[in-house]
Amino acid sequence: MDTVKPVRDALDVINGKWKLPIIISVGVGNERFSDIQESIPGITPKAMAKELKDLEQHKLIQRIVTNDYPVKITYRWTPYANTLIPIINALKEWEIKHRQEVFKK
Amino acid sequence: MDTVKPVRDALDVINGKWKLPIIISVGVGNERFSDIQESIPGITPKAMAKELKDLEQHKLIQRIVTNDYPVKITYRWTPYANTLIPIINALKEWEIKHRQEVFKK
DNA sequence: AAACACACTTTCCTTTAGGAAACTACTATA
DNA sequence: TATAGTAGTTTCCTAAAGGAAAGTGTGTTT
Repeated sequence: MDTVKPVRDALDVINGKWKLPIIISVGVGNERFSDIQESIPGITPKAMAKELKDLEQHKLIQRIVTNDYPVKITYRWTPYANTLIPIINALKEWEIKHRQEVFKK
Repeated sequence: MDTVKPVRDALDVINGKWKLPIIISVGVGNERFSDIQESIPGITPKAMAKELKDLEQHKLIQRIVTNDYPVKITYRWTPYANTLIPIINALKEWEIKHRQEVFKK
């Protein structure tokens, strides 16, 4: 079985410093632009806006405009984003092990 | 529990177009520079050399010099690289699902 | 009217990634 | 001696990523 190709293709969608952090942040309940931004240390509004558009195109998050006064904009997970959970968990658990590995030395 | 931070840290090590493809290629038995390169369509020797050094520093692969004539250089997985298997599988399976998702439309 | 909140956008700039092509150092083989 | 293979390196270039800082448009509050 070829593993290289599907993994490379998956990376095309997921790769980047901010995509998964944003998905996670939205996943844990942050809905508004400023809340998401505050939950991710170091991200700039420019990066936020760009990545949010990207993720919307990939159908991983949804941008919802509510026409109240004032207009509310919220970001939500799509059901499709749920499929990323195994990847997120794998990365998270790996990093925790990785940190232990570094402390050993 | 904070998920954003460990995932971002994990991405620092794993992120990039070529790192996981190289790890996978070495994992399935490619040992020599030219074999690894041939197994990954599109990679240039320059990218190879850079990423191999990077991965070596992160202790995910090992560069072994055998002083025969001619000198042989082989790349191997470290035991530590085994810890990446869940991530690789998660990405691989996700991409297969993702492809089905795209075909639906 | 002034100030603030929100969700961005714009400008300017530096860094990093990435690729094409040629080249190098060494050894082996014909 | 000429050619080929291995494992890279070097040069030159373009494109994409990323950040800092300021600005925009809308509406709300005081």
